[in-house]
Amino acid sequence: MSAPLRVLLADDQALLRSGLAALLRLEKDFEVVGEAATCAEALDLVERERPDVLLLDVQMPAGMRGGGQSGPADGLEVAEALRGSGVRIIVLTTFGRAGYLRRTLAAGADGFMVKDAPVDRLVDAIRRVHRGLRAVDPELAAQSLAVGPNPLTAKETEVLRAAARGGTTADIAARVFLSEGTVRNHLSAVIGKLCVANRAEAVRTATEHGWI
Amino acid sequence: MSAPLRVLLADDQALLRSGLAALLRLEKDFEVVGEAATCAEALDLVERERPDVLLLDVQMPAGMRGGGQSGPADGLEVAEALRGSGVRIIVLTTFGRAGYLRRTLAAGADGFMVKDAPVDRLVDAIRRVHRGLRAVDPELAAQSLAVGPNPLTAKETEVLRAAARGGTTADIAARVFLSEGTVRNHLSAVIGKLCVANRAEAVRTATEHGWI
DNA sequence: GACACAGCATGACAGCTGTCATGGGACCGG
DNA sequence: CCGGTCCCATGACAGCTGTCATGCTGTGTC
Repeated sequence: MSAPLRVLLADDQALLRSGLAALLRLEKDFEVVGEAATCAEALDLVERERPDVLLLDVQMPAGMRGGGQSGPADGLEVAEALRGSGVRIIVLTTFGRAGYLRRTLAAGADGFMVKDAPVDRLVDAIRRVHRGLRAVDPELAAQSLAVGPNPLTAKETEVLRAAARGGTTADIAARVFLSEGTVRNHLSAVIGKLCVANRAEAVRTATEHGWI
Repeated sequence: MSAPLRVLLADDQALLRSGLAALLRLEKDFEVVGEAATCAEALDLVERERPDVLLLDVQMPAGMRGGGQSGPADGLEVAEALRGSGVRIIVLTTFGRAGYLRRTLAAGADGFMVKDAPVDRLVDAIRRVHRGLRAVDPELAAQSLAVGPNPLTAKETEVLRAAARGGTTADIAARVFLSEGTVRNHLSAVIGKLCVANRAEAVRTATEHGWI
């Protein structure tokens, strides 16, 4: 008999977390070694428990660690921080946003699943990832290829992200240390690339694609 | 020995749905009589199974029913459609938006829970609701009172909702059959009431409060 | 009826936003 | 080195947006 496959859950929705734990315990070779509700908690528990596989939600509050230093603010940053630690990571998300997939794989995760996938597929993914394979939701992979990569330049992305926080052009310019004219120009480029009518729609479209 | 408490689950996230089902089956007096992934499916299953309690997600795709007529498009509309049917309803939601609570109770639901509440509290809520009591997440209830009711008039809400779909003022005016000037005026009133700088922020704020 | 009041509709005006033309700097292949 | 290309920065201009003053309608009160 082989050693159990040790799984750690990290998701801020308590209901999903405990539900998933109950489901995974039904698999005889799985052992759920912990549940984390925040990014900081996830890192702590990984350190302490050294799980084989970490199931990680993208949208998750940062939480606080002992040191007081500012830790990761979402699941992708947690994955980034754990790169090279040997822990296999599957990123879970509510939204099948194509851009997330790209960023997730770039962050060093091994799997990517949406929350409306059936449980069997998640269980499969956990086993695959544990064997050193990758596990990507096929539907999402196709969508990701269809949408293509982020068409925005670094500066455009930065300005758009600042614009997403709201406020007038002057506010945005102050945040990114640019002149108002330059901010408007970058936003104009974004609006053109995204084929939308104004900055508000640009923010929405980019968010939907996971580009900001 | 009393009859089991028959529960129906409606949520588009398969993982949460089956996880929750597994958890509720652990309660000996509960029986999970079905799972629905869309609004239409939820109505069908309620008709067929006549559950005691329906757990209903707010964000849920409409789905298609036999008749072809356009059915409810979100959980709140499902609750509305089931008003007076005798089925007790608990609305579940990811976001603790105060406005949702108000609309939920107005739609005739008996309980309101956020998805990051612990399972015990949900189980409690199901039992309470089955006994004919109400079950509202206390934290959210407090927040709801603090935020207050929707300050927008009917027309303002309608225009803002049209504005949320994006596009220029002319587009919005065409959607709500008003002149551009009138649209701008309503939006100006909304912007004033919500203490924000422009229509984009107004849309965001109103959405966060569940007012549109 | 007279009145106050709230919501709705409209157009004029000032200011903010998106577009464009222009120019500077970094990088690459020839 | 040079031309080509890409990204970044800037200011002028036209058009869209938010504000305001004004008037209309329906409702409830006296």
